[in-house]
Amino acid sequence: MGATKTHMFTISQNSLAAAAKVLAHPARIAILQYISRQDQCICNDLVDVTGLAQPTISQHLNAIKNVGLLKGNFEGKNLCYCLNQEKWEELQELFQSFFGKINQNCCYP
Amino acid sequence: MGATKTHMFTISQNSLAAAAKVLAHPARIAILQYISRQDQCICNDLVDVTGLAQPTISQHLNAIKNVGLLKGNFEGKNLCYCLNQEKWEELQELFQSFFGKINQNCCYP
DNA sequence: TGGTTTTATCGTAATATTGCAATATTATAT
DNA sequence: ATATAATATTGCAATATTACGATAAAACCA
Repeated sequence: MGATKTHMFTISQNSLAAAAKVLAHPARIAILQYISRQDQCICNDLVDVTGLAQPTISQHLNAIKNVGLLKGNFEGKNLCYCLNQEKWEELQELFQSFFGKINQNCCYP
Repeated sequence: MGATKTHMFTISQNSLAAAAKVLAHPARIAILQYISRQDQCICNDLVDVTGLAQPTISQHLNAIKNVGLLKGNFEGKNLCYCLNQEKWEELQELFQSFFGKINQNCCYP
């Protein structure tokens, strides 16, 4: 009990849900927006930008990284990373394909 | 501690996150897809379709309903509802505007 | 080397989500 | 009215998420 029953759904349904999960927190939205504006990003800035503690930011960044949405060098003192264009486009296509199919079928009676 | 600090983010960031949360579970994806295919929907079918228990479905439906994405009559024995077109389009626009702005700014160095 | 800065990890508390059995409610049919 | 069918609500257990203090690790600089 309690855990999501992923095995009861299709891969595509689970993929979209996983992608949506990344966007399902305002901090991660803010982080993605910030990264896109910066060309690169330093985690410490994000603490100021979001008002969350550094370990919390690190955790959110990790969630974004784990789905492959970040690319760059993660070692060293100052990180330097940006959006992984390929993955980012994949994510958009997931949503767009979902929206498209729903729109196509929907009747709105 | 523990709860999302929504007050630290913009309304627009919170809105998108809330919308994404609805899509952040495969059962709700499956439910939305099913509803769009059916023109109407009876909750009992969803138990078969998803393999989840009836109270669980009811809960997921409620989550979708709570953001205004469903429209129809919710009283009576057999429900009859469908997607709320207006809200559904709003949700898509939220995502598209987010994607659009990110794409516009992003450098992908 | 020692100190500083930046990010990661660990541990833990608070809260949220998911799922379901039991039960209640609502509408319909007989 | 009573039985039946469909959905909602309640209560609770299991799990996941969010957040942060403390601390570690890595890179840099004097």
